Amino acid sequence: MKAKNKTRIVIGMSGGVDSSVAAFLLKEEGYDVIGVFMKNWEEKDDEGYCTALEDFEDVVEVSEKLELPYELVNFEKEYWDRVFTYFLDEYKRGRTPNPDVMCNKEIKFKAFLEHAETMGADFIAMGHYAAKDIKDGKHRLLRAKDLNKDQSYFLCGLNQMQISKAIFPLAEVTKPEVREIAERLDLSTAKKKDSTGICFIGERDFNAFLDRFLPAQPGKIVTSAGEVMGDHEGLLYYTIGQRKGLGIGGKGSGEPWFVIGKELERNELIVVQGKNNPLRFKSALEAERVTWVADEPPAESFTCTAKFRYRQPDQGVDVRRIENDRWLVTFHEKQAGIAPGQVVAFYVERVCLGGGIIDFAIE
RNA sequence: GGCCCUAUGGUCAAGCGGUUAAGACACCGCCCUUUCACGGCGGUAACCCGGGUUCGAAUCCCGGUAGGGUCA
Repeated sequence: MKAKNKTRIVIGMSGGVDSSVAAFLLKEEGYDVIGVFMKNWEEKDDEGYCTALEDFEDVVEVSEKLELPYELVNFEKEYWDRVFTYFLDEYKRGRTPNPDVMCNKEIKFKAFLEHAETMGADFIAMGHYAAKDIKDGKHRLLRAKDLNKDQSYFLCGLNQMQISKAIFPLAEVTKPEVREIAERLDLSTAKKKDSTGICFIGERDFNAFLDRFLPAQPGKIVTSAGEVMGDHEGLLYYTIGQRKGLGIGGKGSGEPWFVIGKELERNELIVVQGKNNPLRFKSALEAERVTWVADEPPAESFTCTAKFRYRQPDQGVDVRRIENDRWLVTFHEKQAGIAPGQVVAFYVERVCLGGGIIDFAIE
Protein backbone atom coordinates (compact mmCIF):
# COMPACT_ATOMS: atom_id res chain seq x y z
CA MET A 1 0.00 0.00 0.00
CA LYS A 2 1.30 3.36 -0.90
CA ALA A 3 0.85 5.96 1.71
CA LYS A 4 -1.08 8.81 0.17
CA ASN A 5 1.18 11.60 1.19
CA LYS A 6 4.44 9.77 0.92
CA THR A 7 6.70 9.91 -2.07
CA ARG A 8 7.56 6.44 -3.20
CA ILE A 9 11.05 5.74 -4.40
CA VAL A 10 12.07 2.47 -5.92
CA ILE A 11 15.78 2.04 -5.54
CA GLY A 12 17.93 -0.29 -7.56
CA MET A 13 20.04 -2.24 -5.13
CA SER A 14 23.04 -4.07 -6.43
CA GLY A 15 24.20 -5.65 -3.23
CA GLY A 16 27.05 -3.18 -2.90
CA VAL A 17 27.76 -0.52 -0.29
CA ASP A 18 26.77 2.40 -2.42
CA SER A 19 23.22 1.39 -3.11
CA SER A 20 22.86 0.05 0.44
CA VAL A 21 23.73 3.43 1.89
CA ALA A 22 21.70 5.23 -0.75
CA ALA A 23 18.67 3.25 0.35
CA PHE A 24 19.36 4.10 3.97
CA LEU A 25 19.65 7.80 3.22
CA LEU A 26 16.32 7.81 1.40
CA LYS A 27 14.68 5.95 4.23
CA GLU A 28 16.12 8.46 6.68
CA GLU A 29 14.52 11.26 4.76
CA GLY A 30 11.19 9.63 5.23
CA TYR A 31 10.49 8.37 1.75
CA ASP A 32 8.52 5.27 1.01
CA VAL A 33 11.43 3.18 -0.17
CA ILE A 34 11.34 -0.14 -1.95
CA GLY A 35 14.49 -1.98 -2.90
CA VAL A 36 14.71 -3.84 -6.16
CA PHE A 37 17.52 -6.11 -7.20
CA MET A 38 18.00 -6.51 -10.91
CA LYS A 39 19.23 -9.77 -12.26
CA ASN A 40 20.30 -9.12 -15.80
CA TRP A 41 22.86 -11.75 -16.52
CA GLU A 42 22.55 -15.46 -16.15
CA GLU A 43 25.94 -16.92 -15.66
CA LYS A 44 28.59 -17.83 -13.23
CA ASP A 45 31.78 -15.87 -12.98
CA ASP A 46 35.20 -17.19 -13.89
CA GLU A 47 35.49 -19.06 -10.61
CA GLY A 48 32.11 -20.65 -11.07
CA TYR A 49 30.27 -18.61 -8.45
CA CYS A 50 26.95 -17.14 -9.21
CA THR A 51 27.77 -13.68 -7.93
CA ALA A 52 24.30 -12.41 -8.67
CA LEU A 53 22.84 -14.66 -6.02
CA GLU A 54 25.44 -13.66 -3.49
CA ASP A 55 24.71 -10.04 -4.23
CA PHE A 56 21.02 -10.64 -3.82
CA GLU A 57 21.67 -12.16 -0.42
CA ASP A 58 23.33 -8.91 0.57
CA VAL A 59 20.34 -6.99 -0.71
CA VAL A 60 18.10 -9.17 1.44
CA GLU A 61 20.24 -8.64 4.50
CA VAL A 62 20.53 -4.91 4.05
CA SER A 63 16.85 -4.50 3.24
CA GLU A 64 15.83 -6.40 6.30
CA LYS A 65 18.13 -4.40 8.48
CA LEU A 66 16.77 -1.17 7.06
CA GLU A 67 13.26 -2.56 7.18
CA LEU A 68 12.63 -2.04 3.51
CA PRO A 69 10.47 -4.18 1.32
CA TYR A 70 12.49 -5.64 -1.50
CA GLU A 71 12.10 -7.73 -4.58
CA LEU A 72 14.02 -9.17 -7.47
CA VAL A 73 13.32 -8.41 -11.09
CA ASN A 74 14.81 -10.05 -14.10
CA PHE A 75 15.80 -8.07 -17.16
CA GLU A 76 18.03 -10.65 -18.72
CA LYS A 77 16.19 -10.51 -21.98
CA GLU A 78 16.15 -6.74 -22.12
CA TYR A 79 19.81 -6.62 -21.18
CA TRP A 80 20.70 -9.10 -23.86
CA ASP A 81 18.62 -7.43 -26.55
CA ARG A 82 19.43 -3.81 -25.84
CA VAL A 83 22.87 -3.87 -24.31
CA PHE A 84 24.73 -7.06 -24.99
CA THR A 85 23.72 -7.28 -28.63
CA TYR A 86 24.96 -3.76 -29.15
CA PHE A 87 28.11 -4.65 -27.24
CA LEU A 88 28.85 -7.61 -29.51
CA ASP A 89 27.93 -5.74 -32.67
CA GLU A 90 30.39 -3.02 -31.83
CA TYR A 91 33.16 -5.50 -31.21
CA LYS A 92 32.37 -7.17 -34.51
CA ARG A 93 33.00 -3.83 -36.15
CA GLY A 94 36.38 -3.62 -34.48
CA ARG A 95 35.26 -0.95 -32.06
CA THR A 96 35.42 -0.69 -28.28
CA PRO A 97 31.94 -0.22 -26.84
CA ASN A 98 30.99 1.00 -23.41
CA PRO A 99 28.17 -1.32 -22.40
CA ASP A 100 27.58 0.42 -19.10
CA VAL A 101 26.56 3.68 -20.68
CA MET A 102 24.08 1.74 -22.78
CA CYS A 103 22.97 -0.17 -19.71
CA ASN A 104 22.04 3.01 -17.90
CA LYS A 105 20.19 4.31 -20.90
CA GLU A 106 18.29 1.16 -21.75
CA ILE A 107 18.02 -0.83 -18.56
CA LYS A 108 18.44 1.10 -15.37
CA PHE A 109 16.75 4.24 -16.58
CA LYS A 110 14.29 2.63 -18.95
CA ALA A 111 13.30 -0.97 -18.29
CA PHE A 112 13.83 -0.55 -14.60
CA LEU A 113 12.17 2.84 -14.56
CA GLU A 114 9.11 1.47 -16.33
CA HIS A 115 8.97 -1.40 -13.91
CA ALA A 116 9.26 0.94 -10.96
CA GLU A 117 6.39 3.00 -12.27
CA THR A 118 4.18 -0.07 -12.30
CA MET A 119 5.08 -0.34 -8.64
CA GLY A 120 3.78 3.14 -8.06
CA ALA A 121 7.15 4.81 -7.92
CA ASP A 122 7.33 8.57 -8.07
CA PHE A 123 11.08 8.36 -8.57
CA ILE A 124 13.77 5.82 -8.97
CA ALA A 125 17.12 5.94 -7.27
CA MET A 126 20.41 4.14 -7.47
CA GLY A 127 23.82 4.13 -5.90
CA HIS A 128 25.39 6.20 -8.62
CA TYR A 129 27.78 8.94 -7.65
CA ALA A 130 26.07 11.71 -9.55
CA ALA A 131 23.83 14.64 -8.86
CA LYS A 132 21.05 16.66 -10.41
CA ASP A 133 19.28 19.95 -10.09
CA ILE A 134 16.69 21.96 -11.90
CA LYS A 135 17.47 25.18 -13.67
CA ASP A 136 15.11 27.20 -15.83
CA GLY A 137 12.69 24.31 -15.72
CA LYS A 138 15.26 21.87 -17.02
CA HIS A 139 16.61 18.92 -15.12
CA ARG A 140 20.38 18.87 -15.16
CA LEU A 141 22.77 16.05 -14.60
CA LEU A 142 25.70 17.04 -12.41
CA ARG A 143 28.90 15.52 -11.25
CA ALA A 144 28.85 14.07 -7.75
CA LYS A 145 30.41 16.00 -4.92
CA ASP A 146 32.94 13.20 -4.63
CA LEU A 147 34.76 13.99 -7.84
CA ASN A 148 37.00 11.01 -7.36
CA LYS A 149 34.05 8.65 -7.65
CA ASP A 150 31.89 10.71 -9.95
CA GLN A 151 29.99 8.48 -12.35
CA SER A 152 28.12 11.07 -14.36
CA TYR A 153 30.13 9.92 -17.37
CA PHE A 154 28.16 6.69 -17.39
CA LEU A 155 24.92 8.64 -17.28
CA CYS A 156 25.64 11.08 -20.07
CA GLY A 157 23.23 9.30 -22.40
CA LEU A 158 20.17 10.03 -20.31
CA ASN A 159 17.46 12.49 -21.33
CA GLN A 160 15.13 14.92 -19.54
CA MET A 161 12.45 12.38 -18.82
CA GLN A 162 14.92 9.95 -17.36
CA ILE A 163 16.71 12.50 -15.21
CA SER A 164 13.43 13.96 -14.04
CA LYS A 165 12.54 10.59 -12.59
CA ALA A 166 15.88 10.03 -10.94
CA ILE A 167 17.13 10.75 -7.49
CA PHE A 168 20.78 10.47 -6.59
CA PRO A 169 21.08 9.97 -2.85
CA LEU A 170 24.87 9.94 -3.03
CA ALA A 171 25.06 13.29 -4.76
CA GLU A 172 26.67 15.04 -1.85
CA VAL A 173 28.19 12.08 -0.05
CA THR A 174 31.74 10.95 -0.51
CA LYS A 175 32.81 7.38 -0.79
CA PRO A 176 34.62 7.39 2.56
CA GLU A 177 31.46 8.75 4.14
CA VAL A 178 29.45 6.00 2.51
CA ARG A 179 31.78 3.42 4.01
CA GLU A 180 31.51 5.10 7.40
CA ILE A 181 27.75 5.10 7.33
CA ALA A 182 27.67 1.48 6.28
CA GLU A 183 29.99 0.53 9.09
CA ARG A 184 28.07 2.49 11.63
CA LEU A 185 24.92 0.67 10.57
CA ASP A 186 26.85 -2.55 10.51
CA LEU A 187 25.63 -3.36 7.04
CA SER A 188 26.87 -6.60 5.56
CA THR A 189 28.07 -4.65 2.55
CA ALA A 190 30.15 -2.22 4.59
CA LYS A 191 33.47 -3.74 3.73
CA LYS A 192 32.54 -5.32 0.47
CA LYS A 193 34.99 -4.52 -2.25
CA ASP A 194 33.81 -2.11 -4.93
CA SER A 195 32.61 -4.00 -7.92
CA THR A 196 34.30 -3.49 -11.24
CA GLY A 197 33.97 -4.99 -14.66
CA ILE A 198 30.91 -4.74 -16.84
CA CYS A 199 27.86 -3.90 -14.78
CA PHE A 200 25.82 -7.03 -14.01
CA ILE A 201 28.45 -9.23 -15.54
CA GLY A 202 31.39 -8.49 -13.29
CA GLU A 203 35.11 -8.90 -13.48
CA ARG A 204 36.25 -11.40 -16.04
CA ASP A 205 39.18 -12.54 -18.00
CA PHE A 206 37.95 -10.23 -20.68
CA ASN A 207 39.46 -11.89 -23.70
CA ALA A 208 38.27 -15.31 -22.64
CA PHE A 209 34.84 -13.82 -22.08
CA LEU A 210 34.69 -12.27 -25.54
CA ASP A 211 35.95 -15.48 -27.02
CA ARG A 212 32.81 -17.20 -25.87
CA PHE A 213 30.68 -14.96 -28.05
CA LEU A 214 32.82 -13.85 -30.94
CA PRO A 215 35.24 -15.69 -33.17
CA ALA A 216 38.81 -14.49 -33.01
CA GLN A 217 40.89 -14.07 -36.13
CA PRO A 218 44.62 -14.10 -35.43
CA GLY A 219 46.67 -11.77 -37.59
CA LYS A 220 49.72 -9.57 -37.77
CA ILE A 221 50.79 -6.69 -35.62
CA VAL A 222 52.23 -4.05 -37.91
CA THR A 223 53.82 -0.67 -37.39
CA SER A 224 52.42 2.41 -39.01
CA ALA A 225 55.28 2.02 -41.49
CA GLY A 226 54.14 -1.46 -42.39
CA GLU A 227 56.81 -3.42 -40.57
CA VAL A 228 55.55 -6.67 -39.10
CA MET A 229 56.22 -6.76 -35.37
CA GLY A 230 54.40 -9.86 -34.26
CA ASP A 231 51.07 -11.62 -34.11
CA HIS A 232 47.79 -10.70 -32.49
CA GLU A 233 45.10 -13.07 -31.32
CA GLY A 234 42.20 -11.21 -32.83
CA LEU A 235 41.60 -7.53 -33.44
CA LEU A 236 38.65 -7.39 -31.09
CA TYR A 237 40.88 -8.10 -28.11
CA TYR A 238 42.64 -4.79 -28.47
CA THR A 239 41.59 -1.20 -28.15
CA ILE A 240 43.13 2.01 -29.38
CA GLY A 241 45.61 3.28 -26.83
CA GLN A 242 46.36 -0.14 -25.44
CA ARG A 243 49.89 -1.01 -24.42
CA LYS A 244 49.83 -4.30 -22.55
CA GLY A 245 49.28 -7.62 -24.17
CA LEU A 246 51.06 -6.91 -27.40
CA GLY A 247 54.03 -9.05 -26.50
CA ILE A 248 56.36 -6.74 -28.34
CA GLY A 249 59.37 -5.99 -26.23
CA GLY A 250 62.97 -5.01 -26.65
CA LYS A 251 62.58 -3.90 -30.21
CA GLY A 252 63.31 -0.54 -31.69
CA SER A 253 64.11 2.22 -29.24
CA GLY A 254 63.16 0.10 -26.25
CA GLU A 255 60.14 2.23 -25.50
CA PRO A 256 56.71 0.65 -25.07
CA TRP A 257 54.38 0.07 -28.00
CA PHE A 258 50.84 1.32 -28.28
CA VAL A 259 47.90 0.41 -30.46
CA ILE A 260 46.87 3.26 -32.71
CA GLY A 261 44.59 1.54 -35.17
CA LYS A 262 43.07 -1.52 -36.74
CA GLU A 263 43.09 -2.50 -40.38
CA LEU A 264 39.95 -4.60 -40.53
CA GLU A 265 40.23 -5.74 -44.12
CA ARG A 266 43.78 -6.95 -43.67
CA ASN A 267 43.16 -8.01 -40.08
CA GLU A 268 46.14 -6.02 -38.91
CA LEU A 269 46.72 -4.30 -35.63
CA ILE A 270 48.59 -1.04 -36.10
CA VAL A 271 51.09 -0.12 -33.43
CA VAL A 272 53.55 2.64 -32.84
CA GLN A 273 56.47 2.98 -30.46
CA GLY A 274 56.89 5.51 -27.70
CA LYS A 275 54.56 7.20 -25.29
CA ASN A 276 55.05 10.51 -27.02
CA ASN A 277 54.89 9.25 -30.56
CA PRO A 278 53.06 11.93 -32.53
CA LEU A 279 51.06 9.30 -34.38
CA ARG A 280 49.26 8.49 -31.15
CA PHE A 281 47.78 11.96 -30.92
CA LYS A 282 44.67 13.15 -32.71
CA SER A 283 43.26 16.60 -33.01
CA ALA A 284 39.54 15.87 -33.26
CA LEU A 285 36.88 13.22 -33.38
CA GLU A 286 33.50 12.72 -34.91
CA ALA A 287 30.81 11.49 -32.56
CA GLU A 288 27.57 9.83 -33.56
CA ARG A 289 24.32 9.19 -31.74
CA VAL A 290 24.95 12.25 -29.60
CA THR A 291 22.21 12.99 -27.12
CA TRP A 292 21.73 15.84 -24.68
CA VAL A 293 20.45 15.64 -21.17
CA ALA A 294 18.45 18.78 -21.91
CA ASP A 295 17.03 16.99 -24.98
CA GLU A 296 18.60 19.67 -27.10
CA PRO A 297 22.12 20.96 -27.55
CA PRO A 298 23.16 24.20 -25.87
CA ALA A 299 23.96 25.58 -29.32
CA GLU A 300 24.95 24.44 -32.77
CA SER A 301 28.52 25.18 -31.89
CA PHE A 302 30.12 25.83 -28.54
CA THR A 303 33.10 25.28 -26.30
CA CYS A 304 33.10 22.99 -23.29
CA THR A 305 35.12 20.18 -21.76
CA ALA A 306 34.91 16.51 -22.52
CA LYS A 307 36.02 13.11 -21.39
CA PHE A 308 36.76 10.32 -23.81
CA ARG A 309 36.99 7.63 -21.19
CA TYR A 310 35.78 7.28 -17.67
CA ARG A 311 38.06 8.82 -15.09
CA GLN A 312 40.15 10.81 -17.47
CA PRO A 313 40.59 14.47 -16.71
CA ASP A 314 38.40 16.88 -18.61
CA GLN A 315 39.79 18.24 -21.83
CA GLY A 316 38.92 21.51 -23.48
CA VAL A 317 37.04 21.03 -26.75
CA ASP A 318 35.11 22.89 -29.40
CA VAL A 319 31.93 21.15 -30.39
CA ARG A 320 30.08 21.69 -33.63
CA ARG A 321 27.09 19.96 -35.09
CA ILE A 322 27.67 18.29 -38.42
CA GLU A 323 24.19 16.95 -38.97
CA ASN A 324 21.42 15.62 -36.75
CA ASP A 325 23.04 13.69 -33.93
CA ARG A 326 26.52 13.74 -35.44
CA TRP A 327 29.00 16.20 -33.98
CA LEU A 328 32.58 17.26 -34.56
CA VAL A 329 34.67 17.55 -31.43
CA THR A 330 37.92 19.44 -31.82
CA PHE A 331 40.50 19.15 -29.07
CA HIS A 332 42.27 22.15 -27.62
CA GLU A 333 45.18 19.83 -27.00
CA LYS A 334 45.86 16.72 -29.02
CA GLN A 335 44.62 13.51 -27.47
CA ALA A 336 45.94 9.97 -27.47
CA GLY A 337 43.90 6.83 -27.24
CA ILE A 338 40.73 8.05 -28.92
CA ALA A 339 38.88 4.78 -29.49
CA PRO A 340 35.89 4.40 -31.80
CA GLY A 341 32.97 2.98 -29.86
CA GLN A 342 33.95 4.65 -26.63
CA VAL A 343 31.79 7.39 -25.23
CA VAL A 344 32.54 11.08 -25.30
CA ALA A 345 30.78 12.99 -22.54
CA PHE A 346 30.46 16.78 -22.53
CA TYR A 347 30.65 18.97 -19.48
CA VAL A 348 30.47 22.58 -18.45
CA GLU A 349 31.95 22.69 -15.01
CA ARG A 350 29.74 20.54 -12.86
CA VAL A 351 27.06 20.01 -15.47
CA CYS A 352 27.08 16.99 -17.74
CA LEU A 353 25.52 18.13 -20.99
CA GLY A 354 25.29 14.83 -22.77
CA GLY A 355 27.39 12.59 -24.88
CA GLY A 356 27.72 10.31 -27.83
CA ILE A 357 29.72 7.52 -29.33
CA ILE A 358 33.08 8.15 -30.89
CA ASP A 359 32.87 7.19 -34.55
CA PHE A 360 36.39 8.00 -35.56
CA ALA A 361 39.33 10.19 -34.67
CA ILE A 362 40.72 12.81 -36.99
CA GLU A 363 44.43 13.47 -37.54
C1' G B 1 87.16 -23.33 -47.55
C1' G B 2 90.52 -18.89 -45.53
C1' C B 3 90.22 -14.57 -42.57
C1' C B 4 87.45 -11.33 -39.13
C1' C B 5 83.71 -10.26 -35.73
C1' U B 6 79.72 -11.69 -32.10
C1' A B 7 77.69 -15.04 -28.14
C1' U B 8 74.64 -12.12 -20.92
C1' G B 9 67.11 -13.11 -18.60
C1' G B 10 61.47 -13.77 -23.60
C1' U B 11 63.70 -9.36 -26.54
C1' C B 12 67.27 -5.36 -26.73
C1' A B 13 71.35 -4.29 -23.86
C1' A B 14 75.21 -2.68 -19.59
C1' G B 15 79.47 -5.03 -17.73
C1' C B 16 85.64 -4.82 -19.56
C1' G B 17 89.49 -10.21 -12.97
C1' G B 18 86.58 -9.60 -7.01
C1' U B 19 79.31 -6.57 -8.57
C1' U B 20 73.52 -8.69 -4.50
C1' A B 21 75.41 -9.41 -12.86
C1' A B 22 72.57 -2.69 -14.40
C1' G B 23 68.52 -0.78 -17.25
C1' A B 24 64.63 -0.82 -20.91
C1' C B 25 60.69 -3.38 -23.35
C1' A B 26 57.81 -7.80 -22.79
C1' C B 27 55.58 -11.08 -19.18
C1' C B 28 53.31 -11.92 -14.20
C1' G B 29 51.08 -9.89 -9.63
C1' C B 30 49.00 -5.97 -6.76
C1' C B 31 46.73 -1.10 -6.75
C1' C B 32 43.53 2.06 -9.51
C1' U B 33 38.56 1.25 -11.93
C1' U B 34 30.75 -0.07 -12.63
C1' U B 35 33.25 -0.41 -19.98
C1' C B 36 37.68 -1.56 -22.72
C1' A B 37 41.99 0.78 -21.78
C1' C B 38 45.70 4.33 -19.62
C1' G B 39 48.33 4.87 -15.23
C1' G B 40 51.05 3.71 -10.32
C1' C B 41 53.82 0.03 -7.50
C1' G B 42 56.23 -4.57 -7.17
C1' G B 43 57.99 -9.41 -8.97
C1' U B 44 59.94 -13.76 -11.93
C1' A B 45 63.89 -14.40 -15.16
C1' A B 46 70.51 -14.51 -17.84
C1' C B 47 76.56 -14.90 -18.24
C1' C B 48 76.48 -20.96 -25.23
C1' C B 49 79.60 -25.62 -24.07
C1' G B 50 84.49 -27.76 -22.65
C1' G B 51 89.27 -26.93 -21.17
C1' G B 52 92.93 -23.77 -19.11
C1' U B 53 95.46 -19.00 -16.57
C1' U B 54 94.56 -16.87 -11.66
C1' C B 55 93.81 -16.72 -4.68
C1' G B 56 89.52 -15.38 -7.73
C1' A B 57 86.68 -15.29 -14.19
C1' A B 58 80.57 -13.05 -17.44
C1' U B 59 85.18 -10.55 -17.88
C1' C B 60 91.97 -13.19 -20.03
C1' C B 61 93.76 -17.65 -23.28
C1' C B 62 92.65 -22.25 -26.26
C1' G B 63 89.14 -25.54 -28.52
C1' G B 64 84.11 -26.59 -29.83
C1' U B 65 79.26 -25.01 -31.27
C1' A B 66 75.97 -21.22 -33.21
C1' G B 67 74.99 -16.56 -35.76
C1' G B 68 76.90 -12.54 -38.81
C1' G B 69 80.51 -10.32 -42.10
C1' U B 70 84.31 -10.81 -45.66
C1' C B 71 87.77 -12.94 -49.51
C1' A B 72 88.97 -15.87 -54.34
